[in-house]
Amino acid sequence: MATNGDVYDRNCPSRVIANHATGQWGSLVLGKLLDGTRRFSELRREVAGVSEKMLAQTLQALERDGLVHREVRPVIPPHVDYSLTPLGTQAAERIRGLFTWIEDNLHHLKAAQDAYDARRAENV
Amino acid sequence: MATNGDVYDRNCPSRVIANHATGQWGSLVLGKLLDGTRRFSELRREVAGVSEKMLAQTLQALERDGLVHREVRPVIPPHVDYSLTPLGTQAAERIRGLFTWIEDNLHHLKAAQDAYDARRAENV
DNA sequence: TACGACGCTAACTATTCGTAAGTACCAACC
DNA sequence: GGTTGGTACTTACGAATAGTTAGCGTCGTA
Repeated sequence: MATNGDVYDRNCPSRVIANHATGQWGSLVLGKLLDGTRRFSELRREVAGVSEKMLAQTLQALERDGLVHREVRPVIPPHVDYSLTPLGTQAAERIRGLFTWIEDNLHHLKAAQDAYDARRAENV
Repeated sequence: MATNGDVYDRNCPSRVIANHATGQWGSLVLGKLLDGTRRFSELRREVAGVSEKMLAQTLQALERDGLVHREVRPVIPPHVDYSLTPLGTQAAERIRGLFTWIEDNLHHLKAAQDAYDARRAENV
C-alpha cells in the first residue's frame, strides 16, 4: 500500500503542496476559481493586491500540482483561461470553507484582537 | 446588520487573519494543537523545520487573533502551554481537513507533477 | 503614430525569513 | 563551585523571498 504524506515532516512533498495551497496567493486564487473559469487579467483584478509576477508564479505552481488547468485561446489579444481540475475543486472547497468561516466570524476575531491590545496597553 | 469580511479586499482585516491562519507556520501550529495542548518546545519539535523566532511570532499572532490560548505555568524550569480557543478549534478543523485531503491524495498530486514535468521536458 | 490590452519575463529593490547567538532562571552533575 | 543543560523567548545579521518597475510582441483603436 502507498505510504501517505505527512505535512509535519519537513521533507515530505505534501509540505510543498500544502504551502502552495495555503500560501497567501495560492489560497485566494483557488477560492476565486471555485466561482468559475477566469482569465489571467481577471484574476489580477479580482485578487486585489497580487502582482503579475506572483500571480504567474502562483498559477504555475498550482498547475504543476494538478490543481489548476491552463488553456490558451489563440485570439487577438491572446487570452489564457484558468480553471480548477477535479482535484483542484476538492482542495478549493476546503479553502473556501475556511475563508467563509473567517468572514462570518470576523466580529469575534476583531473583538479578540481588541481585548488582546487592551490587555497589553494596561501592562505597560 | 454587521458587514461581513471579504478576504478578496486587500484592506479588509479578514485578509490579515486569513494570512495568519493559512500561513506556513500558522496552519501547521493550528493543526497540531487540534491534537491537544502543547508546550513551546514540544511544538518546536513536532512542527519540523520551524525556528524559535518564527514559532514565537506565529503564536503571538494567533493569540492576538483569539485562536490560541497561552498559559504560563510557574514551575522550574518555566513551562508555557498553548491550546486552541473554541474559535481556534473551528478554524483548525478546517485547516486539518485540507491537510488530511492533501495527505490522502498525495499520489494523485505527485502524478500530476510528474506528468507536468514530462510535458515540459519534451518541449525543450 | 501613438496608445492600450494581453500574458507573461527579467532586473532591481524592499521586506521577510532563517540562523545563530544572547538572556535569565535554576537544577543537577563533576 | 563551576559547568552543563533545559525552558521560553529576543535580538542581530546574512540569505531568501516577495514586490516594483520596465520591457516584449502582436494587434485594434484613435
